[in-house]
Amino acid sequence: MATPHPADDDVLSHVGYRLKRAHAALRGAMDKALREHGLTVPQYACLEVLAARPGMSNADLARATFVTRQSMNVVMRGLQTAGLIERPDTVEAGRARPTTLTPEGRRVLRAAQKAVYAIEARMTDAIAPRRLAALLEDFDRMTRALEE
Amino acid sequence: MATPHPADDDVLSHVGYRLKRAHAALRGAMDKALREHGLTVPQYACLEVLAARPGMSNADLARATFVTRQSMNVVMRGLQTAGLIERPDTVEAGRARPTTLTPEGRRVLRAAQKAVYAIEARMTDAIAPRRLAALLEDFDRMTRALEE
DNA sequence: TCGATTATGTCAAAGTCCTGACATTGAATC
DNA sequence: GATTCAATGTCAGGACTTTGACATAATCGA
Repeated sequence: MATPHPADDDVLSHVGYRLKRAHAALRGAMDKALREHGLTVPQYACLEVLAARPGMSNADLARATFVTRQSMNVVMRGLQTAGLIERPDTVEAGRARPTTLTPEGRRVLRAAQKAVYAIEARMTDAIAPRRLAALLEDFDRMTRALEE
Repeated sequence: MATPHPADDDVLSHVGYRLKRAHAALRGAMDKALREHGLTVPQYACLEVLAARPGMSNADLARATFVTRQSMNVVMRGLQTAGLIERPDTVEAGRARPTTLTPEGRRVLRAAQKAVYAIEARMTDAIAPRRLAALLEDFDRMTRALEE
């Protein structure tokens, strides 16, 4: 794209635009890296969260990965068919079925993490170390400001 | 989601996760606000870019809004049907058809901008003014690090 | 205790977006 | 000038995501 006269009041310089652009770049890099491991970004996110918090339900995972329950349902069916996660067909109480990683799921996740963490390192290496904490905090501030 | 024991080495504290979360919050807020104006986020982005840089082609707009040409094609057909943009059926040279906003398109955009800019103000108000510039720069640094 | 509210899992339909492919056009190279 | 090369617009197919809806189950309050 041609950017002849970037002005400060231009949309292209707004926070939202920059945020969107950074996210698009991250998403693109992750898409490409994860494809080699046979995973989509939502699938990877699901495995990652599940490794940190075993036993989460479908609705829990949906909230944690910022998609709807319906979307997560599709994601989980794919992961279950691939044998990377498992959840009981029935549960003693309630409807929520706790999900856990299979050994194969842990194996695939470990391999994918190498690729993804390398991408994240490229991001953090671009930021001055003493600014990183402030950056993370700003992310949270923005998120909170938008949620309330 | 329950976050019982947030640890520093947890995925949920990684830059990528925070970035994704902030983007999801922004996207959600914009979705909700733009629905009242009959626009989707990609449609709004298209109008916004077009207002700043009239005469852009479909491929130009796709790059500027981080979607594929195919997706932008669909977006533009919707906007054209709604009478918000226009582009010549034929062009003197080349294939690229320069697109411009219609008066109605400008009207809708102005109304939508009020809502969107209010959202963006909520974000920027949450950031210490002297840190805002550094934040924007960090966004760009991350984007560049991921692109190369 | 019982009704209302809330939360969960799932189905269906629609919309959105992407990958892959192709024809057309302009530019670059020889 | 002819031939590659890159870029554009578009079609087709599939994958992903969402909105809307419904039945089930836990929780809360009167």
